[in-house]
Amino acid sequence: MEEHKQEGKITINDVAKAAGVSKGTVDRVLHDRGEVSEKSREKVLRVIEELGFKPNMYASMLASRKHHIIQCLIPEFFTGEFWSLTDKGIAEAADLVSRYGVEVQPVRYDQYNIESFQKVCEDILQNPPSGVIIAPMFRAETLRFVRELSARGIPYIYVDSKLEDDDYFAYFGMPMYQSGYLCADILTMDQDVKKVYLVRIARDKKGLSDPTLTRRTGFLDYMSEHYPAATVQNVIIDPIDAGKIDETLDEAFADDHQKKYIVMLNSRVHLVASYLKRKNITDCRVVGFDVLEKNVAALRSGQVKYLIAQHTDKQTVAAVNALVDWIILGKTVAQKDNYTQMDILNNLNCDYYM
Amino acid sequence: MEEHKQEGKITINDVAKAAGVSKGTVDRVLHDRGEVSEKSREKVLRVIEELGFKPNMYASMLASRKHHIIQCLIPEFFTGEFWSLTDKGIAEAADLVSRYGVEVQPVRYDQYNIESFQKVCEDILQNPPSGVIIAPMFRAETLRFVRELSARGIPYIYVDSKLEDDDYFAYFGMPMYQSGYLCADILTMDQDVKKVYLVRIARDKKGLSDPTLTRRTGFLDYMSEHYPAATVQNVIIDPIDAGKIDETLDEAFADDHQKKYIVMLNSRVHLVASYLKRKNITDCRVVGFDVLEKNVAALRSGQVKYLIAQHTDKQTVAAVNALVDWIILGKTVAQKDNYTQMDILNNLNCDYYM
DNA sequence: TTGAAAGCGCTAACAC
DNA sequence: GTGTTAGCGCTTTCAA
Repeated sequence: MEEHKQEGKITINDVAKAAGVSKGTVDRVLHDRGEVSEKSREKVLRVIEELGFKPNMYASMLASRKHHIIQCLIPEFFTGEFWSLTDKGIAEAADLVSRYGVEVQPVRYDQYNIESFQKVCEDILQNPPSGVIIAPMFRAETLRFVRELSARGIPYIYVDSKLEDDDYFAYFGMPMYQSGYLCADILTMDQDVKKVYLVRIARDKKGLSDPTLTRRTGFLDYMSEHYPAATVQNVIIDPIDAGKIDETLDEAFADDHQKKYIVMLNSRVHLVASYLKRKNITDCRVVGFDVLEKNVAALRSGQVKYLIAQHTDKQTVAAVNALVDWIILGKTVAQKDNYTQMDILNNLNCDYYM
Repeated sequence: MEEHKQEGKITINDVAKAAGVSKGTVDRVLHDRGEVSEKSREKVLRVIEELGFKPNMYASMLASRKHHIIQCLIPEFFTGEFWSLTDKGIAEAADLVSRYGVEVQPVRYDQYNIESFQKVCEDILQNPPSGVIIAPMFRAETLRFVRELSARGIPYIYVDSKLEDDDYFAYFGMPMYQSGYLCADILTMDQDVKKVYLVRIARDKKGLSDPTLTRRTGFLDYMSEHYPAATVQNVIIDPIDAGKIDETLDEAFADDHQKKYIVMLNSRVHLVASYLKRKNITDCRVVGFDVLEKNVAALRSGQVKYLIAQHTDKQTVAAVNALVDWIILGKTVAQKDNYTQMDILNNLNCDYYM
């Protein structure tokens, strides 16, 4: 392995000399630390421009010997659930940016308990990190929290879904409406569809925002545009009780002896899959979301035909990188809203996504 | 934005003190530079282990002030062609790793001229970089070249396709056979397919490996497994001459008044698309590969139904990162063969891939 | 408001 | 073989 000496790089000394000041002064203008006369400031800035001076990040990091912490607020989860992918992304990002002396910490809260969320927010504000990544679940509380972050100049990034404030540094997530629209297209696939089962989860917790609402709108819009005659039947199941699920679905499908088109717009399509497996029902086309292990297993074994996936882990990595670029290098993100791709997975290509 | 002082990090000085040697010696064992007694060596190694010493990469890079060059050998191309995506990946990677003082250089050759390839290989060996990324087009020549790299201890990574040597540091590319298999599945999509048109490009250059051969095998295997009664008709077109293409395809489709299933296994499906557009033929299902701008345009305007894409740019970035991890941090790649995902694009999700 | 100077942790040349 | 030392380019006192 060959090495090459770095040739004639412009240093802070060159700038200082050319501007007729000391490097202390150059450093001050570099970091906007004030205590510099407007005259010196302008001169230094001009020289920097002229010489094309780029600070050496290694030297800078070495001398300042500070490190940064980025905290990621996500819901607690069990292994294999939706959020475990985000968690994987956090770990990956942590590893990637450790070389910059940046630490990435997951901070978990109970998504069904608002107090637990308030608690972690307080903790974070107590000892504030250099940046925050947040998957918003509680609207009002989150807004209150990010307002506080803004006030302190701490950049924050939304992932998964975003709220209607304007101060966020960036957003990384799926285009929700379009994902529902796409889902309907994949489900119907030019076929002669008369009826679609839209399986949903009972949600009675209030204060929770329903991230799939927009997606559902997209789905229904597609259906009414392309299959105005088809009926969409909502089926509400209770994720806790498998016996109950069987009952509910049995009932829903009771009089239907045609090929069934079934869709779930959250990550739990594996619930339907396991019902179909138990009942040995094969004449149907099932589409769902997200690459949970159970979902992919259902893809492999045929109960689910397609999954639409958003690769939460990559989103998280991208979010962390954006934050690091900003914190360390001062680079702003190319675009604020980063709608990530929607991957279409079936049993033939899913292996290569794992 | 808050900053945190780095607390009690173990430095090379601590190690030196604990081992009862000077930091010069520690540095020597750290870099296997010899000139150290076996006794000191062992002691230092043990102390490093015990204290959990991790060299500070910033200090190291600053002091050694060397920078690394990674060269990427890819074919020349016109804007919008397949290789331009790889080129984009190179630029992206270059930007990403510039913070480590690593430079990424594209090196282009004429893929239809073996001498031009030999020339750049020689040039590279003349002034060897720290690592090489190579998209192999000429089998024998490439093998000769990488053997030389191996001999000099320069790591190289294959992208796009790989050859049958064993010394490569890693491979990043699509699983070719599976991509053909998947393609057939997407093309037929449970429908009642009697006949498929496999459009191919005339290739008379010898010495060139045909990267789509394996893909074609996968495609044909799927067809004979799932549609044994269907016929696959090869249609060879000449990419240079649009008039000739029209003629050839007119002839091929002359007596066929059914819905047509058409596939191309390389990146040129836009050629078929523009024919269909010119002739205003709509009753067909067309599937192709790779997200060239022209292909995506055809997706949007409906001539092409699906594209299977491999995101060459991401592969390149991953390859460069793997090389940097090895060169700078000594981290080996997690797995040697990295089969990247096969994205399924249609007109509804393609925007989010651009 | 500014300059001088002492590091940051590591590398590499040089002297012993 | 080994220790010593002068940097690498930047940050951050501290004194002026």
